[in-house]
Amino acid sequence: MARGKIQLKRIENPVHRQVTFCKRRTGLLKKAKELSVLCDAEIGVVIFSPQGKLFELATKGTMAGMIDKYMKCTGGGRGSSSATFTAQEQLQPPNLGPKDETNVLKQEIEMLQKGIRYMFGGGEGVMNLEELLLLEKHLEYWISQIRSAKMDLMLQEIQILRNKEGALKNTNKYLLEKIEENNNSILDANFATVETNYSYPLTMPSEIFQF
Amino acid sequence: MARGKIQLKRIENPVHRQVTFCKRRTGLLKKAKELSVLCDAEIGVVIFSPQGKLFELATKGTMAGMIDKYMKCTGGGRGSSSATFTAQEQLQPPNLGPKDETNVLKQEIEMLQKGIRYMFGGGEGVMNLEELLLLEKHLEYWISQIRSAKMDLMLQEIQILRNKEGALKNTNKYLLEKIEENNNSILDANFATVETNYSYPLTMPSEIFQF
DNA sequence: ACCTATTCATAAGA
DNA sequence: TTCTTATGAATAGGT
Repeated sequence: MARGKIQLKRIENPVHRQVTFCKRRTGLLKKAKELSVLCDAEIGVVIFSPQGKLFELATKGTMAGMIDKYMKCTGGGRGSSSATFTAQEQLQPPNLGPKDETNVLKQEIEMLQKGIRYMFGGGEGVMNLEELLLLEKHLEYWISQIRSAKMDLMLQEIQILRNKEGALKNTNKYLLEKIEENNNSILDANFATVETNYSYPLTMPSEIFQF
Repeated sequence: MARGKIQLKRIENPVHRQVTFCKRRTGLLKKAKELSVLCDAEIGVVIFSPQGKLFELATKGTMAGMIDKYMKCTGGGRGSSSATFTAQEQLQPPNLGPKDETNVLKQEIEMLQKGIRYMFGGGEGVMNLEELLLLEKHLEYWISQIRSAKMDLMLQEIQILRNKEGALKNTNKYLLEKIEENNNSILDANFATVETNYSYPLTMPSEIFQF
């Protein structure tokens, strides 16, 4: 495109090709970013070099999020566990329930992203008092919900560990009996002794409580 | 890029924005195709318009294939594309460059979005104990930061109100004196009386403390 | 990596 | 929407 036109075909000279790849890759990603900013579009670009090296760009959120959204949009199955979330994102359905929900989610994400910028952006995205109060309220609600969910999981975990403990104790007991029997046999046969001071060595420590 | 430079910010005029979106979208996809052909690269582009309409390009094979390849490349082992964030999230890198910072932000958003799905999605995006603990930690940190910022703003607000109060009191005092003078004049002239029990009615209530 | 001549992309207007 | 065109951007080839 400068100092001479080029043909729209694979560049055979490997050095040329590599240089062009680097330049145009940069240009392409720049263009993508510009389009996203100028027109408020969400864009994902994935580039694999001939050697298989990956270059990527996601202008809003993450590539994973984009892929989810794409999946939902094309009706592609459950490629990702979070694919169901974006299922609501695209369609502007006639029934207003889901749409409102989507809007709520969008606002939520927007607020959180602003919050993130505020936290990490060194005072870039300044929030006012009202916004901070709202965010605080939301986060507190979240935390309460998360604590509740966490407690459920921990209680579940505890129950599992208790069950395991019971099973292991039984196994232990059984094994001790076996050893006792063995010792007796050996004792009968050879007049030798064996230590039997085990006291449940197979019980697992409950490391879950470190959290 | 023609007939005048443009700013790298969202185009506010909707018509302009739409036109530019159309043009630049075409241009971007063209560039992507060119890069793919010239340099033998595999490229995927996904564009969501602000209205949520999808435009896509996959230069070799299908977009689904690209996504699979992308997943493998990013080591997105488990079912969810966002499953990998926990591993990297824990590490608090001592000095994070701009690139790292971006990644941190992306991961943060990803986690929060997953959290939102968890909160509002009716148990769709299930989080495990590890993720919940991490999310809780983050949210607690956030809340502490937000409280701190909120306190700053409130103290600022209080100071402003105090200043106002001072000014109003002075005004009040001045007005009372004036009225007193007036009363005296009237008293002198007509032998009538006027109530003067005002006690600073102009002071503002500090409604800020309702928060 | 950096430099330009040149081609390409596109903003504004019709 | 599409076409035109002046102009800013991207970049091919070279250093």
